[in-house]
Amino acid sequence: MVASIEDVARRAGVSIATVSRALRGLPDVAAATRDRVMTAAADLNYVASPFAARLASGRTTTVGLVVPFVNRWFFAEVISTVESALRRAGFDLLLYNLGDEEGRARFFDVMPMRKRVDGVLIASLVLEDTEFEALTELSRPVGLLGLERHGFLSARIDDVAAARSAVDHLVAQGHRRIGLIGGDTDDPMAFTPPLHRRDGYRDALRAAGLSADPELEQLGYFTVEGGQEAARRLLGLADRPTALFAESDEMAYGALREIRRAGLRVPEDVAVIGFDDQPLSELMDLSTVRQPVADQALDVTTRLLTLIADAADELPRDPAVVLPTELVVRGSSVTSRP
Amino acid sequence: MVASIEDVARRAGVSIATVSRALRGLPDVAAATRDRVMTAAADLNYVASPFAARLASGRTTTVGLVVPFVNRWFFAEVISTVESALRRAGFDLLLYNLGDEEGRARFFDVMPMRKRVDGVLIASLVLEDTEFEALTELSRPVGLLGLERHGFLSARIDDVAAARSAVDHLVAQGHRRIGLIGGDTDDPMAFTPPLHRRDGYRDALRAAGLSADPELEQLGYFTVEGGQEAARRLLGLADRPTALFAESDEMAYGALREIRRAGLRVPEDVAVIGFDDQPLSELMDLSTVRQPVADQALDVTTRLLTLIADAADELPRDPAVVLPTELVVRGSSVTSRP
DNA sequence: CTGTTAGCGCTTTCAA
DNA sequence: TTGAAAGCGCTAACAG
Repeated sequence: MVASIEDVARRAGVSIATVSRALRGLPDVAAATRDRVMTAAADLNYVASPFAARLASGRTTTVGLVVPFVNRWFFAEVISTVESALRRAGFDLLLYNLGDEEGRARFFDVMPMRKRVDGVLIASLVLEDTEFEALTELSRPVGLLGLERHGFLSARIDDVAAARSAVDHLVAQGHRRIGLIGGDTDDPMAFTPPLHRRDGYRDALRAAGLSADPELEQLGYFTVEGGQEAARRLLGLADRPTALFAESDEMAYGALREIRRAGLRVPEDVAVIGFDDQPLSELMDLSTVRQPVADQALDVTTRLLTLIADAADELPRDPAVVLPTELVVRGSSVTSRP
Repeated sequence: MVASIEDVARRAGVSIATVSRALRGLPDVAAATRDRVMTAAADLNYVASPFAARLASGRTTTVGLVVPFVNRWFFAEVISTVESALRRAGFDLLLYNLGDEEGRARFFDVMPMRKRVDGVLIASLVLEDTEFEALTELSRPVGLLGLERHGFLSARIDDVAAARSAVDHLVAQGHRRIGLIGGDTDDPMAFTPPLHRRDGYRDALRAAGLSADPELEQLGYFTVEGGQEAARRLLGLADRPTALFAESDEMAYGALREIRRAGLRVPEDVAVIGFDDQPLSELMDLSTVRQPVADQALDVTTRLLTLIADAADELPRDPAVVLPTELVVRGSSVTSRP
């Protein structure tokens, strides 16, 4: 019923080897022959069986994308970008969502990507050494998104510097007591931002001659609700902070909500700055640090595909790319905009 | 380097056929033999090549999931749920994101799923007849999510009734002038909700003896920003509505924002109700209609897998499942809660 | 219960 | 520039 390469060969009056060559655009096929093959294939509505091709060639034309969540803005953006880049290159996307701690353990234990991908993309996961090893054992190029490691392709932002720029900005507005709403750095599902953004926060305080205060660092778990609860705790402190830095816009939304609920004004009573610059943030007039998510995803995907295409077993000279972030100052952190 | 079925056979002292049977859990394998095979496979860290298996068996153990967007709550939830259900069943997920009109056209033209999936899941797309045909030509079971069509497996909610329940609720609160913030029913990337939810809105008005007013129906494009702009237009009407029904929570968020911006109170001056019950909505104290997204996704995925497993070429007797929705009344639509 | 063998539908030498 | 033929690593009869 569905045409196979033999049907095409018969119809075009050539061998199956020639059909294969012609359809894949290989050189050394006479133009006239190629035309006949193309026509025959079109007539029969033929597409090659990917599995037969993969078995014969050893190439899978498939990339595995591993994410810890799909339901967060950053990761949804990554999935969307990677999917379209792969599709454009004729690659399939195999999506692996870790979900929870158990799912993560199972994933690295079973390694369901074995024998089915030409390359792997890992989005913003803090990986342990054993997990890096498991990845390495795949003997396939691996691209890291949002983190960096020697010996791997990667695209990321400088989370430390970006966070620091946010807090520097608050300091420049005269704030001396600045709260942090962050992620759990001990979370087994840990992804990379919480560690680095907290470091950037602490760096900025130190540089401003401000002492760190554990009370000022509250967990918001990267959710709106968590951000709101963290803000509630911060606003309840005896010596209330006058500014809050949230490690994600979503947590900042929760903070904005809580501040309003408490009858306080933004930014007069409490200034707020987030991280990401999701589309919603402009609407919320939220100051934030913009990170180029699609750019990072596209960058590492493109380089991974190049590596795969070249069948290179060596990394390029500059495997680690760091993309710039941008401080976006809006009404939540300054009264009169510059 | 990586073990093949022959290596396992040799190590276990059996034929490759026996290895194949033992590892797949087929009957008629002696327990002792099975054990030896399992041990040998484990020792060699063997996994079968999926491509060889697929080529030989004709089964792909892969399901294609087609979504119009990944970056919206509903679809992210769907992807996440489907992915884990498939993984659990040992299936791979091939994700297809249509993205835009061009991507959609290309998709149905090229049909990149051909020869690579055992079944297809379509999420909330309004499909044209030609597109249904293209799907049918795959000769694979198709599950619809969020819509229904004769001859297809489906899981959905009753969007008309659900929307109507929301508007009925507003009517019951005494509202007589109720605005609609909806999606574009003429959008070529149309997904199903806009049509049905608008119908439910109109039904409710009619049932209440209220006349439809085109001015009261504004497009919010299913985004927060679009919702805000639609609300701005509605609040600017000479005869301002006292209540708004948004076809999604996200548009409702935009409306809430605009109402506040206009210095009006919710719900005293303008009541608001959304649709979906995203997690954020509870935090926003937004009344809404809860729809069970994960349940719908799980339901249709499970039934699709059954259909695939049974190699059934007939649909079950009740292919179309409709899941219940629930009116969730919060502070945005009533002053004192019941 | 187990082994033998013929494919599955391609890609890739190797010859011509 | 083209064709013949040998696999790729499995599954699925079929025999025993």
